Amino acid sequence: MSDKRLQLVITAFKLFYSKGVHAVGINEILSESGVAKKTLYHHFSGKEELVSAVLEFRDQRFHNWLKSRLDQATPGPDKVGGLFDALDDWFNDRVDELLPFHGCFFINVSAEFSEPNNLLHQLCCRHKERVAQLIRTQVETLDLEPVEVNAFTNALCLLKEGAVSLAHVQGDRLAAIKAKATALQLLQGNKSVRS
Amino acid sequence: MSDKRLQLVITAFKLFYSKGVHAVGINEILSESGVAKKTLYHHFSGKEELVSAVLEFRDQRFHNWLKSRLDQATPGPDKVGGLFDALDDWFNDRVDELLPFHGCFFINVSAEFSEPNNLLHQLCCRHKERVAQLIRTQVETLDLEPVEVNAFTNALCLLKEGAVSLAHVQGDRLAAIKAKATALQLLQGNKSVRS
DNA sequence: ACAGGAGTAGACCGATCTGTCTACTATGCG
DNA sequence: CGCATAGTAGACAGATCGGTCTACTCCTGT
Repeated sequence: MSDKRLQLVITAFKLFYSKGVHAVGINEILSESGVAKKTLYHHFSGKEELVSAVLEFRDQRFHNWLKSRLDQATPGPDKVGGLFDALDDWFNDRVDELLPFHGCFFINVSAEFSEPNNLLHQLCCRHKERVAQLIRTQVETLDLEPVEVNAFTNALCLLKEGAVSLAHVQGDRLAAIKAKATALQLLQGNKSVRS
Repeated sequence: MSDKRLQLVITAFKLFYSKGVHAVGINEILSESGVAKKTLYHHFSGKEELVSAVLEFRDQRFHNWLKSRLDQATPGPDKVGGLFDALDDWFNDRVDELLPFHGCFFINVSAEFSEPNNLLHQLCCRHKERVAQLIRTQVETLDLEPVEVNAFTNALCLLKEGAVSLAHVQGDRLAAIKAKATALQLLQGNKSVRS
């Protein structure tokens, strides 16, 4: 990846994430990044392709961050707690590499490009699927019954997305903690059923 | 409320909801609604005030719909099931008055006006609080212990928002059903602890 | 009768948008 | 050397944006 290209993507993400895609013009990205307009259109065919590159950039950054956080947790229920502890750090701006919290970038972009067959919307969908897969692999270390693996993964994804929404729309800085409590309660219930 | 004013609000909502606020211009709303520009600026000081009125409109419509659906359910666990059955109908376009599903309008607007001190963002926040209060009153009919009322209300709100996100971003038409199963499982766990 | 409020149609304004283009520079490679 | 590549600065084009304004019509209440 070219130096200028990366610079554009990073600057564009920062602006898109805090103001929204439609609210940020090409010229603002250019002046903020100090890159010439011709260079932008050399690397990208247009704004949509830039947004697409920004989505891929954030997808990688976020995925890598979450994966490393989950890898740190010891296998077992701590994986579940670790997921929501990570979210808690994110919501409360304790993760520099994710930038100050403004909700989930992919939910935000989906809101602006709402049609399901829109390319950008589909990229957002794929990100969510990748993260869900990451969570699924954690749940699989929990020695639940196969049917419960599916159900509990679904529950964790629901609670995670719910927490993101609460934290962003309502500014509920405790959203991740609440979700954690609920998730652990569910896990407890799952175990007691089995024993 | 004047006839033309209502017409503007309804048309604006339809367009904002399916395309996003920034993506829809004043002129599109005017030509779609067949109202003159001067009339719009007679009723509203500007676009922001129109958006604000649209938010209030949707808040009332949504709140009334959900309340009537919850009132229909028989008191007890059926209230919880009824909540997610209502969401399921919404997600799958079986509720005409809510228009075809494009996620939660308030989450979408929050994404476009991301700063917490933005007026429109705050209106979205208030809507969520109103709905949360509605859910809380249902939970209070469940004869749980006081501490559990809070926790279970939080859990239901998290699952509800999570289901909305899954349904919109990932197009998961079963999101409400999954959330319902999780909620009932939680409720079951709560009861078994108490008995 | 008539004043004023609500409405229409649409020209117009300045700003801003995405995207193109010209002219020029620096660098690295065969 | 010669030439393509990546870059800068910025004028420019055409469209669209939110918002103002003029000129006119219709209706209603005093």
